[in-house]
Amino acid sequence: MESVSPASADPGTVRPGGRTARVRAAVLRVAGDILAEQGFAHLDLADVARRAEVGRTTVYRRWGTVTGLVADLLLDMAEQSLPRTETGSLLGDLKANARLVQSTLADPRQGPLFKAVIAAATCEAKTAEALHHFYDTRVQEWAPCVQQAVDRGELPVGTDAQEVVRAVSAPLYYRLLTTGDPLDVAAADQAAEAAAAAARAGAYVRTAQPE
Amino acid sequence: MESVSPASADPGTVRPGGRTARVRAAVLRVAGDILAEQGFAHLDLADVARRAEVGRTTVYRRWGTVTGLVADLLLDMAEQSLPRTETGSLLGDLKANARLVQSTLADPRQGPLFKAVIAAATCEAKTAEALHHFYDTRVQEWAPCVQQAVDRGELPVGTDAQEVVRAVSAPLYYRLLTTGDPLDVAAADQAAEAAAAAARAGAYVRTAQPE
DNA sequence: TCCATAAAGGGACTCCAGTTTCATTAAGGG
DNA sequence: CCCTTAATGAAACTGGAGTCCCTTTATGGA
Repeated sequence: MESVSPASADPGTVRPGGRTARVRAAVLRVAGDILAEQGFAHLDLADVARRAEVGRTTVYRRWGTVTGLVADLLLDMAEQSLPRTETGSLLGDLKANARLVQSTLADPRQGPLFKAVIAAATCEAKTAEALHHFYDTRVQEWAPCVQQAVDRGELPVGTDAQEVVRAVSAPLYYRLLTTGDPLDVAAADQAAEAAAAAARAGAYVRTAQPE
Repeated sequence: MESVSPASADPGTVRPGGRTARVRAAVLRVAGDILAEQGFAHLDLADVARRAEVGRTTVYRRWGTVTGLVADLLLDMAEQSLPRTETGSLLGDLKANARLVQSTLADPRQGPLFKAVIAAATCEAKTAEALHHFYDTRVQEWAPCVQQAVDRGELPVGTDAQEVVRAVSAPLYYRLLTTGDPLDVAAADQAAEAAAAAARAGAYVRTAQPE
């Protein structure tokens, strides 16, 4: 029996202040830099430790694997989610959302970073869970816009608000990942208009579930 | 001066028959297996060579890097693209397309494989180009369905046929990558209906370009 | 059928990511 | 302010990915 403490939790959780927090911040910043500059395939923990000026041992102990590090980075990103804006109309709100997504994905640092975290999430369940949480947060932030449109009578009763919000982002991410075309404001507006039109036509009305 | 031959092309191009073809087939099959089973992060050339029962040297010489191997795999996948079906109506055609995409992405082997090649494409320009070519091929195969709908008067003149086809796939890929939700037939039908509704509303009419 | 050589393959070598062990530092409760 | 110990960090070690050099195989034209 080595200790009385009951299977002490992950390192960094008992004394999270001071140095521990500084190490985490430095490591996550460097990890984001490497992902944005060189992509997921070029991220390795030894390199992160070097560039962050932190002990290799620390990085391996606290994050263990590349995908584990990205999962923690995603938790950090989810905490910095911006509040939505409101314009008073469905199309205005959806366009505001679309332009926010578009400007993020078109940004020289953020765009490659998002590509990289999506790539990492395809490689491990825990990282995928962190990515899902990140997008759940974003979708739930914007869903009330759509619900308000339903309440105003702009959209059919029973419209799935979250699905409409996802419908705005989907074509922008699809373009980011599968084509080389630039993501411009026109693409954002088109995505918002298409989602609004489809929602008005009732395409996102929840289908009745058998109990 | 070592040889008269002018900077002989990539290995495998002068004698592509027989053994060379068998090696390529074995390597690509194993690469697909590993990507589907373990994801992009676990693909390494030495392991591929072992499982394909092929010399390590050969794999490194012909493909060089993991992303290079995936790029070749994508070329191979693009050659096996299926012809579209035609049902006579826009919604029928789009649903047929959506269900084909959905069943592919929901397949226990194909789904993870597509995730993995998308991940690989985020890591290198050449691989990204191969992925873009793959999706260009698919989109061009299905675009005529939409053009026929324009010709029949179902959709506004000037509708961007390729953009409509992409609008069908986009929500399915977005769900595959950013949520844990299952990709069922209902999701496919919803994607097709939403794209059709948005197209009817004129959301995909090409905007006039200043000359 | 035979031959020139394109392409595959075997084996030794290097280098570095990832692990382990133990010493050092500083967080945070008293 | 001090002391316990959580957490970091330095150094030695290991295994295997990736490279190099040279031999063997078999393609495809003559």
